[in-house]
Amino acid sequence: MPEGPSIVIIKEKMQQLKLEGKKVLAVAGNTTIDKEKLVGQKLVAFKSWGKHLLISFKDRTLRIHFLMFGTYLINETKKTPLRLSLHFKDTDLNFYTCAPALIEGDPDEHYDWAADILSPEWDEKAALKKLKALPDTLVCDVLLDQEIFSGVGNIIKNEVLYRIKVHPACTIGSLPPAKLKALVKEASAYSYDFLKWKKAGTLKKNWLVYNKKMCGRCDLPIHKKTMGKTKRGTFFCSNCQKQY
DNA sequence: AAGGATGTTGCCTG
DNA sequence: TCAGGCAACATCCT
Repeated sequence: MPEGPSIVIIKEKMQQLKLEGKKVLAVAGNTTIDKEKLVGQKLVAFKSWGKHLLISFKDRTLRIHFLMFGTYLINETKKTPLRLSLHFKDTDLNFYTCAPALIEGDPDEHYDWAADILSPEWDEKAALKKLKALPDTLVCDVLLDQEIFSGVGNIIKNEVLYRIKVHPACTIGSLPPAKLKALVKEASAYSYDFLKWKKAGTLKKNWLVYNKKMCGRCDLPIHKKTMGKTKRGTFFCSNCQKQY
């Protein structure tokens, strides 16, 4: 489920249900949030911010984070324990193994839309500015920082670094300005490709480095290492990706 | 077929 | 006191 583009796909699917203006008639599930607060509320809109699916109501917003294994079903159920369901007149939204949260008030006060790599408000300059404040941070860690690159996950991280030919262990401060710019640009550009390929069912086919054994550019082996503070699996070609 | 993974939180330990 | 380690969540892929 997890990276930003997958959440956009869920959002778009739910937007097609025409639930805007409809009231929540009942809720269920083992979530610890005060779900009763949603009963009687009129749905205003489905939104997303990075890996967060947002279902907004007049006075509050329901945030769903799918983590690694979260799933959802529309008008269907399955055996695993129901985390949260929203029952509308003709529609049930059922969420499993996810982390729901209630955000009181206006979501604009909680979310920096300029940080979302798939938002029309994504702001490259703002991202650059945030990056420059972290000269000692590894580029493989910074890409996973949701305050800077909201929606980027481990696949996007690896593919972006391969695309811009930067070794994952470089620090931000060591990168030439052109590479910093490319980093910011590709974080969003690759995410749109990810979205397009995921919709077409061709995502895996288009991976160049993630889970790959050989580099398609130079025919040398792709290395896999756990790297950075984030300790995530990192794939790279030590020949094609430069260490600055 | 066992083990790791597209993620994050929160508890435990030193 | 706080940072790091690590389990938990449940499913799918290799």
